[in-house]
Amino acid sequence: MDVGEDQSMSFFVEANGQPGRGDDRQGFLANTGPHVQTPIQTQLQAQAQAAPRCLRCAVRNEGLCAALPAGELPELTAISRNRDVGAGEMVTIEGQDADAVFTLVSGMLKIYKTLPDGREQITGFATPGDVVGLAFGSCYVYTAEAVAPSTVCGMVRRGLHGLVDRKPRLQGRLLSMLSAELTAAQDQILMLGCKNATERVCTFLLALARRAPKDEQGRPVVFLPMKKLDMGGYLGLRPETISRVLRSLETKGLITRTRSAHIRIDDLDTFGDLAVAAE
Amino acid sequence: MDVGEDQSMSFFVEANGQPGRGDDRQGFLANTGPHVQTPIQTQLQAQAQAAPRCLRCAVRNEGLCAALPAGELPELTAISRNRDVGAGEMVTIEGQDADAVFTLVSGMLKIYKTLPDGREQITGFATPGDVVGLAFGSCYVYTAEAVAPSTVCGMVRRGLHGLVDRKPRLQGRLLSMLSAELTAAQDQILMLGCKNATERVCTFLLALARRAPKDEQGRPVVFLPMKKLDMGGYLGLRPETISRVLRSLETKGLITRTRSAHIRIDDLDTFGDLAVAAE
DNA sequence: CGGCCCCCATGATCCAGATCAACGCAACCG
DNA sequence: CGGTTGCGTTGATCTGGATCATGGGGGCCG
Repeated sequence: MDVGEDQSMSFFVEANGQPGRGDDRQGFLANTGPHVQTPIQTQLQAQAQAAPRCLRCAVRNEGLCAALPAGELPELTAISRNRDVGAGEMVTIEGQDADAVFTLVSGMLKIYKTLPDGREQITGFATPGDVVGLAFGSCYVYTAEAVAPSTVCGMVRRGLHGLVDRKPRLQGRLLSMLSAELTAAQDQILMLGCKNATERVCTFLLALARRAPKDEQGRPVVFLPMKKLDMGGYLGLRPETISRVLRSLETKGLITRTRSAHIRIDDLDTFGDLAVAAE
Repeated sequence: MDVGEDQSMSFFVEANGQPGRGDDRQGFLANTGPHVQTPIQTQLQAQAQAAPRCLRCAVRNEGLCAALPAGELPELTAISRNRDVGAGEMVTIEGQDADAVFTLVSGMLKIYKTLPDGREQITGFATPGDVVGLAFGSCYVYTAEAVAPSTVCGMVRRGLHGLVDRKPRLQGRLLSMLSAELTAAQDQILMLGCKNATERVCTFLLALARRAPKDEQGRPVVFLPMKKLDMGGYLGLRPETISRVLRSLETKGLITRTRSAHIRIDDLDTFGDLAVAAE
């Protein structure tokens, strides 16, 4: 007896960096035995009985899932499973068999490619609702690694294939997601090709700000759980430079560091200007 | 002076940049000798009468066209038209209505996006067989401009839509072309994000070399019709830097400048190494 | 609690490539 | 024909961000 989502999942990549706390996972996957029930399991079980997991999902209206009406969600539920990953754990690995497609439910992932000589280029950060692992060949074309404790929802590829065949709307959704990825890639090219350090940092913060929660006065507070090294890996800058740019933005009164790893954008207008042309 | 298929096409964008030297273009088409009607033209004209244009097309086995068997080619012929464009003429313009999709038949186009403040970033060069102007919104997302006298084949969008509906193979082809574009974009990100000037230039030449003709000894001779400024615009470098890097590669005996705008790669192996890690 | 480790911040210095400047050359033109 | 214009090349100089070096602070563990 399980909560309907806990078969062992061969398509999940196990942690190789930080040891991926076995207990996190155990807490979520009920493989400790049919009789042992954690509070979380009980809660999930209740939900599973009350409504399909997908229906209650935090990102139900994003990514692929948004393409299906509520009535068809159970079919998604049937081919997907949730999993928690700790910071440093990998969700997909570049070059390995692409067995599943993942939707990020919570947390943050960094997406990167590696050069033969070991240099790595981060091509993006996934935030909740983003889909990672879409591959049109048989292998993942990038590595996706959690930079904060995260939850992903994995859809077995074969199951997804079948579903896409039955639901033409998913096909269109895939196409538009792919083309959104292309747009994002081209924005990054624009950034790397012709923006300076300040413009890059502002562009990046601004992009995160769009999806970030706002404080009482409507100012976005962006969450930056990744290391400065990763941020630099994305922006084509060194961590020291990121640090200096943020300091300088703070001095100018454009941003405020609130809680650890959180930055509030105080002057969104000026910020938008900086994002495209510095000074 | 055309091969019988050049009705004026409302969806073609007329030149606005450099006045597209009529005689350059003539020189290109007639470059084997100054006759009234060249052998090539006579040949093309005869083809147009003898068989559907698409069947005899130089890029019949590339781009979208490759997805259709010979028997179905007339349907493509019906919705497409060839057109010659001179250097400096635009084929698509960023932000304008995407009325058609183009296949480059000969020549070369630069693909670029413009920042609000006028800076432009070249995101690629199209070589024969490449498709430009695929847009999933209603507008082109980039400008495509000839950097050498070129011939494009334009497919009216509405006609293409209908055709795609009737030929599911085209749908798959579109998807795979889109994903190839994404791959190319990510390669460029890798280049801009973590390669130095020499690596960038070598990576670029190597990519062109793959599709370039080879001399008697199998050495690729790449055609570089674009200005140094454009090459720099793609690689994120200034023209002076391009010039210096090429000079240094020449000094090391890796390349030889043959005819104007042509470079022969003499040591492909060393070159491949340089393309990923310089020195 | 103290020690360790990792990340961040900040100052000092360096350097790859940008920028500035000058010239050569070819195409074009009156 | 000489003048003009635009691109490419080369040299001199500048500079934004990389690199190097140091110190500080927070989390984790014994």
